[in-house]
Amino acid sequence: MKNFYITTTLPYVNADPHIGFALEIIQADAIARYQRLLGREVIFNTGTDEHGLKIHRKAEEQGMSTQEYCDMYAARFDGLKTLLNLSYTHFIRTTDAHHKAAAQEFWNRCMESGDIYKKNYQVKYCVGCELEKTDSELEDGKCPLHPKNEIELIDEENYFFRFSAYQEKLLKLYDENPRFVLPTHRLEEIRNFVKGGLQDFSISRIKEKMPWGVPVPGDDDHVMYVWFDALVNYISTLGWPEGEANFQENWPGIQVAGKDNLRQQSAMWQAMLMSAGLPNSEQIFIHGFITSEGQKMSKSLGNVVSPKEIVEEFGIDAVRFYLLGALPAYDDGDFSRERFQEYYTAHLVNGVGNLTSRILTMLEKYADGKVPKQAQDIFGIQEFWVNYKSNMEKFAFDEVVKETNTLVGKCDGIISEQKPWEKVKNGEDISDLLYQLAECLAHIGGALYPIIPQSAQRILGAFGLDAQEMNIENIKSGILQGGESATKGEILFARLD
RNA sequence: CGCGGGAUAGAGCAAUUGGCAGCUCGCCGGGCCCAUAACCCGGAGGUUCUCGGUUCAAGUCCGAGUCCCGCAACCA
Repeated sequence: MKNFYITTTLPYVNADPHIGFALEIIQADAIARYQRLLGREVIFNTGTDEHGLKIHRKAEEQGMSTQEYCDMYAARFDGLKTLLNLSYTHFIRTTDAHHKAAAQEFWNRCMESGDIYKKNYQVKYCVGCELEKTDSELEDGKCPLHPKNEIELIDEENYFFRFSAYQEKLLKLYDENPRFVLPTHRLEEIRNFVKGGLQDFSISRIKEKMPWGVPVPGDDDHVMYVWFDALVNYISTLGWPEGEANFQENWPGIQVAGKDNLRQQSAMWQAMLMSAGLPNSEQIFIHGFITSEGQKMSKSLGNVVSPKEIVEEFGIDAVRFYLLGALPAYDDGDFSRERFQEYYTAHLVNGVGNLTSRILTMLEKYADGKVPKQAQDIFGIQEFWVNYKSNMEKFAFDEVVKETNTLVGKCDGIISEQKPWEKVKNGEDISDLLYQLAECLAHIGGALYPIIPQSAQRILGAFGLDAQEMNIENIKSGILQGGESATKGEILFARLD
């Protein structure tokens, strides 16, 4: 069986990790962990995109060599692994020697296909900024920072990629794979874009003006434009082109990206793959953006949410739980402190956390800290997993969390209804109920593992179970055998002040 | 008529093929004492953006309009 391969986009190292990227990589992590629970071997890739003019300039500003600058940022991004408790297996940097060689090989293949050619290209240049400008950076055809200066048009020769040749092929790809891009409205969006006609895009820059890039094979005067080299990371990280066997075992994979990346991932990169004679990606999942207190995040508004700060304040799992559960998986969502605290208290403290205490305490008090003998499931556990899996396959993390919360509520409801404490006083046997509750809690622990790994492991650990050894492929009631000792540990989720 | 998304309770969101407008949080009242002042039950709160149409029946379908948010290409 082919390995499961998932990758994030590579963040550009011109700023510290953004909460939006934290969302993306946590989503990918949840999927990766879920697939491991299914028993699959998982390749999970992330890394850093390190070429381009902006980075070169930024390094200059800070008085560092470009490589030093990149090293510093790459380390900072790799630090997310610990900060967010991520399980990625590959971390690629586009300045890695192997990646650069792969990008050059990719270029050669596209060249052989006849899809790369040289063309005159007019760069719009603002003398005030001494920078190239794109149309969307201009207001009324002028640089907003230097409106008095006319924009100069500078002719230069660039290499172009024959994107226009791939319109029909891309449309066919979308038609044949109705779930190629999720959510489906994003597929519609890209389909419309492609239908509207494609223009070839520039894939190189003059080295003299922009030295920080992968050299174009056979032309010392040019370096690759960052996009072209960065996209190749999805396969260079797998060892392409050398490790053909390894590559075949892993490619194609699932790519997680933000909505700003829809075109690059689901059209440009796909056309590039076709040109190089390689299989297309398996699926692209597009997530939305996070607003801050209802507004677009921006440095000037001072409302940028730092993943580091909120993790330090609330803990990893609280942050993961909010990002995956409280934000709509397919659309933009809002981060607000108030809502964050509300959500945390309602579902983690009062929900899962409190239920765990209730059940474990009852096992201690009424069953000598031992799971009673097996009894028939009363919580619809099998059906729960069916929904769980179907939601995970659709990246509907919010639904996954909602279903899990509902199961927690069911347990609370049954406890209130059955009043085990009363039955004990009356000398009735409650061991069946205690087993059912313990069993259900163990399933809740398994279900939450991809979402909040640490806390979920603590739930499972109370019964001596280990998430690493769990397999949910054919899971049904009965993962507790009866007789396990159940130990109530520390409180799972501390109440906020 | 550039493309796409959206407008439903105070907030955030749901409503298979048209079929009693629901969920979470918050608010009010009651219950319980296993639990992290947690949990359970009940209640208040809606002209589903507007106008018109189709239908026994419209949040859902059709037409017109208003308002919000992205994107509009080589910006990583």
